[in-house]
Amino acid sequence: MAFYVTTPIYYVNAAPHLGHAYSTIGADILARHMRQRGEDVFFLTGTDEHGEPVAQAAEREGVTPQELADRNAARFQALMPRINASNDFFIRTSDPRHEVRVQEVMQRIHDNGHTYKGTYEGWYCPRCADFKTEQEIAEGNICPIHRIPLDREQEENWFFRLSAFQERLEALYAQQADFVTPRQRRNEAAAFITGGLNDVSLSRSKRKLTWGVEVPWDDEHVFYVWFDALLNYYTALGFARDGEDLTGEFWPATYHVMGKDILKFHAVFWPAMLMAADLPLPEHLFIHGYLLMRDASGAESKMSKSLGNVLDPFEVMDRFGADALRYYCFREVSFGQDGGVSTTTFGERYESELANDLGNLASRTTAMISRYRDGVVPEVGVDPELGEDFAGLREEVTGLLDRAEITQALERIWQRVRRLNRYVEERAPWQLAKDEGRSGELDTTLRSLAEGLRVVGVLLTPYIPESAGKLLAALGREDTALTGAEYGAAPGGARVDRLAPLFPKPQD
RNA sequence: CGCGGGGUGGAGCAGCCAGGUAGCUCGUCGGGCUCAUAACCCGAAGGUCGCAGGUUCGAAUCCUGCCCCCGCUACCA
Repeated sequence: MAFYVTTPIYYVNAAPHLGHAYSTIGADILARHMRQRGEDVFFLTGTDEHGEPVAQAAEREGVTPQELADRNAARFQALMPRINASNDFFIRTSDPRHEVRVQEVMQRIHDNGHTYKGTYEGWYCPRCADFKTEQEIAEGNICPIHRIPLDREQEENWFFRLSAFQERLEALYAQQADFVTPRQRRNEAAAFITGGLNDVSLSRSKRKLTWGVEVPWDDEHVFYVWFDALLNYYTALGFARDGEDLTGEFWPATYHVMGKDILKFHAVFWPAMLMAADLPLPEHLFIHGYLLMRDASGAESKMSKSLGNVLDPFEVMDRFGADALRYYCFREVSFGQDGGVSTTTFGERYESELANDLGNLASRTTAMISRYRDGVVPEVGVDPELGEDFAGLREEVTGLLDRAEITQALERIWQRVRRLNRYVEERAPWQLAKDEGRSGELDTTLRSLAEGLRVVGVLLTPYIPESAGKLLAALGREDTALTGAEYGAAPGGARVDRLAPLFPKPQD
């Protein structure tokens, strides 16, 4: 089956930060998991490069918008290998191939009669050369940046008949309960639609903005950046692989993953646009929350570097590796909800869970197999008692990840990590090793430990690919196919290597 | 104003949709073990589940009202 997952495309006007990494890693975990299941996966990420802010920033710096976009897009491209994202393509909306396809789709929307020329009216700041939204306007109708009075201005724009899709959108939400998850976000979107939809402007006059995709039926206008941006999910499939069009294979998308700040555009505008263009709708949108920084008192706030407790993803990765960041983000905060993150809780989870629970389990297991059985997993049957606690695990994880419940699935896996540590205590292999007569019990114990650890390693592969790979290699079973995530699925007899600490503790 | 989400032992959360001895992780205290990255395991203390009513044999779970927190209420991406 085809599985197509996307991240939002990141706006090149800002530097990559934790939020970008978070969305991307979330989508990456789903992509890697589906590959393990043998699905045909396509994972897309990229950058959104058009629009006013980029044009202005470029002007300030005395470069062309394209130059600025090139420079900043490179930073996002560099982020991907850094966090171990396995994206199949990186789209940039300034790519001419994207622009051509945007024009094709938008032309179809135009031809289908869903556009019209209208007048956009709003508060305009002459210094910003931009309209201000209701929320942006400071008290007394002044520009929040320049502190000067705003002008009421009008502009001729092309409009999209969003209002015409109200009923079809309502039907979509009524019929497809899992179009948007989690439920709160679905309700939010549905309520917005029920509240009545206004048409939206889809173009900007070139007199004010030229950095965009030209409207094919009116060369005085470029598309409002959101219309251009949303279409990336569709257009990318047309040129991601040279000489091949993947649209038929992968459209519609299975999952669009994004933060709650862009819910409305994806949950309302986007399906309406696709309807207007007679294109199939994505199956699911998964909306995640914010990672909030906590100060020393535990109060949550948005990033504030002066508090000195900001979790810098790059610093974390430099010191602890990408896996540690990947694990922490999805362990600490339930995917789909807001939650606090801090260097303090990162350190606690790294040490107690990654180093002590999992890393140490791997160390003691491989060490005992080396010491007591010369590094070979005994070729005996696995302990059925431990099997009971692993029964149904793979199905459980699979079911949860089908719904993008990444944190919950991780919790299920971690329960077994703990179970394995308990198992070691229960069997006390070091005692068994002292008694020749209990050699069979020791065989079963070591074999079962290795097998349980292997299953955990396979299941953790999407989360911590590097460490899970090292673990499985040390266990002599590198196959990561999900069919193998079944306790007892692999035979004994594997050659086991001693393992350097998977998650070494910092010495300082 | 309207809509939506939330208020559970010191901290962070699960349970609530399909009512029936309040669960997990961290922290604290006590104990065990020595294979292991001074890691691991066991036990204990600690909550009348925001407040007040109601339904029920029985409510954290359903209903009503109230209090507090957060999000959304449209064209910055």
